[in-house]
Amino acid sequence: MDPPQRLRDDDADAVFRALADGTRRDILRRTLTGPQSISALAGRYEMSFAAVQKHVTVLDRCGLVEKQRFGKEQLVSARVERIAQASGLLAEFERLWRYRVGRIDLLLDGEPSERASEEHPSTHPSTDP
Amino acid sequence: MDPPQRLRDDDADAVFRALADGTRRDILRRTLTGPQSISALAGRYEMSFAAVQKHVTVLDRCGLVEKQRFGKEQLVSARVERIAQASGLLAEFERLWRYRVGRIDLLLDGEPSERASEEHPSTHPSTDP
DNA sequence: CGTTCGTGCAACCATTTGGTTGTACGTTAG
DNA sequence: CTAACGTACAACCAAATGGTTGCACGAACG
Repeated sequence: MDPPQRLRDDDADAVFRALADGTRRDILRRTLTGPQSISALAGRYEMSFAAVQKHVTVLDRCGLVEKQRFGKEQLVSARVERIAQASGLLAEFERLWRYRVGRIDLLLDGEPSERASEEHPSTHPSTDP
Repeated sequence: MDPPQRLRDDDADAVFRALADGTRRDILRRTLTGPQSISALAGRYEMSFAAVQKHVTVLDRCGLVEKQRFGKEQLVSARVERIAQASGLLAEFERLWRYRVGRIDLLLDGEPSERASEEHPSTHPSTDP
């Protein structure tokens, strides 16, 4: 439906780095099922409030969550489209790999192992200096 | 087809951290379309050979690529199933979100916006200390 | 044989990360 | 008004990251 738009390279750095921490992934899980105040989140973990706050900031700055003031509380909720973008980047990788398999099948002739050619990947590696 | 097995939490840390670098993602793209020797890879980037070697080591230690000796060369190739595992983790996140939407629809009664309930996510957040 | 190539690894360095404590400020409850 | 709560932010610290240079070693080529 909505074309999820591709992640720019710097954004990909930030998003994957944000995902590379267990606490942050956990925060993301919680805020995916409903908005959570920062202090409610902080109560869940052993570490200090400030530490959790920092994790939320990291998630916020790369767009994986958004904060919304509600009186004195700040509600954190996950932005699923950002997750979808990261997911999409990995899907491109997988497509690239399937393309390779397709070429191998072609090279070995015979019959393709499983209709693996599908289509040329529209996204070139192309990061060629 | 092949049940891709879920990423353990430490592995997820390592895999996402490895993905959080543009050079490493680029190496991954290149090795997805075919094995590359380390020095061939190193020739592609501005940085020193040792730096590229380190990036390959990072990718290797988290399982995103594998190295295979071939005479004096070491061929690096991507392991797509590892990418699929990371992809799968993100897919779980998205499922979690759809489940939330389902509950909201339920709460607001009316008719579900788009058959959004699908199924209860079998993977609990459950990381409750 | 010696030389070159591809690799592995250690030492070093600047910057970032993930945590701490402490302080300050606006909002809500008594 | 005062007290308590939720948040923001700065200063500080240990450890990890991402890069460098330099050296050692085995394989292949002349």
